Amino acid sequence: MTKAAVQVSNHRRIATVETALPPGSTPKGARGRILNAALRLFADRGYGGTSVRDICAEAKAQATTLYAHYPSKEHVLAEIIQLAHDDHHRRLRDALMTAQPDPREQLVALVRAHVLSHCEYSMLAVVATAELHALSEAMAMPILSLRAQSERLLVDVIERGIKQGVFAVPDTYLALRAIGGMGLRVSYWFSPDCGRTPEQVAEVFSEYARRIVGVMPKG
Amino acid sequence: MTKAAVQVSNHRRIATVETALPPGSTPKGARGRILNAALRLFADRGYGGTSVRDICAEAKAQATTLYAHYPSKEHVLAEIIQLAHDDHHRRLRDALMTAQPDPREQLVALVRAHVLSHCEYSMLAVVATAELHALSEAMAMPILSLRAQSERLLVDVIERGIKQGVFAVPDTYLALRAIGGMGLRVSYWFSPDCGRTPEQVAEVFSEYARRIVGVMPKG
DNA sequence: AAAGAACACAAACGTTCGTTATGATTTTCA
DNA sequence: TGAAAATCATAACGAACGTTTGTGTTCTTT
Repeated sequence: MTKAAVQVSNHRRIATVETALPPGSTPKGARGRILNAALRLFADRGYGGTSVRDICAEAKAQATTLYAHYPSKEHVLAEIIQLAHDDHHRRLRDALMTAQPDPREQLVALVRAHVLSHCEYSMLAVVATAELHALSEAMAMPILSLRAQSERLLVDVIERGIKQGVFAVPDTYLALRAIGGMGLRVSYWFSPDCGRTPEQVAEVFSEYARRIVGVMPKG
Repeated sequence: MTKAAVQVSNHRRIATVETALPPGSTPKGARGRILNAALRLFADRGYGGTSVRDICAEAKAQATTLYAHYPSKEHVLAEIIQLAHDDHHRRLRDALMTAQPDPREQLVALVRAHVLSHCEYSMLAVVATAELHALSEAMAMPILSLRAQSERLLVDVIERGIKQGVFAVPDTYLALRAIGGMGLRVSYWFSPDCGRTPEQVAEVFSEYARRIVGVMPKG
């Protein structure tokens, strides 16, 4: 029998409340507290549903302190999303570079890194995907180009797998969307209480990704 | 070779701008115009980023006309999300009832209906999934229970497939999340200009779902 | 001890928010 | 035709919004 599914039925956008910014990426002092507070509130209520006063109250700072570190509320969101995409892209590249040159191994490495990132920093992932539209086009542009690079990594692996005859995919673009999409959604439902560790989710999802591209199950 | 991927690189939350409410579900008169306008704006800017005046301007109605039909802005969102879930759930049930009793056929039918719904009414789907958290817990409750029923439909099919030995899934809950998640994301990237018809996307994604649960490719 | 950065605190700016009130005008339908 | 419902038009309410200014206070580093 499979494991029981523990799913709390609340209407929160995100299941977990634990992790926030990656430790190395947190500025110290009030700026770091503001960044973390904004991340928590943006993840929970969305950018439009969070006021500057809310952020500073959560950060135990004065309402005007935010403007000592950021020119505007939008710049806070921009820094969070940029940071999220930087970290995500770095993990994908690291995974790809330490993997065996076999496309099957590279696919597993990419999906593992993708899923782990969305488990461990789910708030970051939710804000990065769900609140990007709140950014002006000028501020969203560099982030979109980085996102396109990340997608390119997966597309390249799929296309090489097809060329080598180890993958059988009816539509490369739709495989990208399917694999990417099921990983993106992880950040919404995953929590430490869901009965699975991030590693277990990554393991199972990378197996699902192998199946999507037509690689036969290992066992 | 696979088809070229046509992906416009803008920072809009949703790719399409065409379809709005299902024709049968649109009230007539100003109420219907307001509901459609709210749907469009909520999909594009989010609930918190849309004002009542924006909605009524888009609906070519007076700013106060909204309150002749709804007690509050939140009730407009609630009606949209309720309507979205009702329509989605009905399509899932219809698909399940007209499918062969084989779990493999039922899985394909469910995923097809799921994907088609998210292609044809992508605005509705985006608002229903991305803006539910803006609803108070009391108003979100009935919607959450309906959503749980919809998920139950897929879980039951997967479990029956496992019991009959036609599916091989390492984790039922994670299969639900993977299949459901890749379908949910369709509403964000699909557009009539993406080079694929909704039927083609549904066809390919139902094949991917078959593969996830361990059914061998048809060909 | 001096200097400069970081932060707290308070007051206020102009704007927009969701919402209500009142009254005239149009449309719908029996 | 007449009554009832829907819509328009205008004004306004208090509250909250993002943001600015200015003045103190605390901390870090030299």
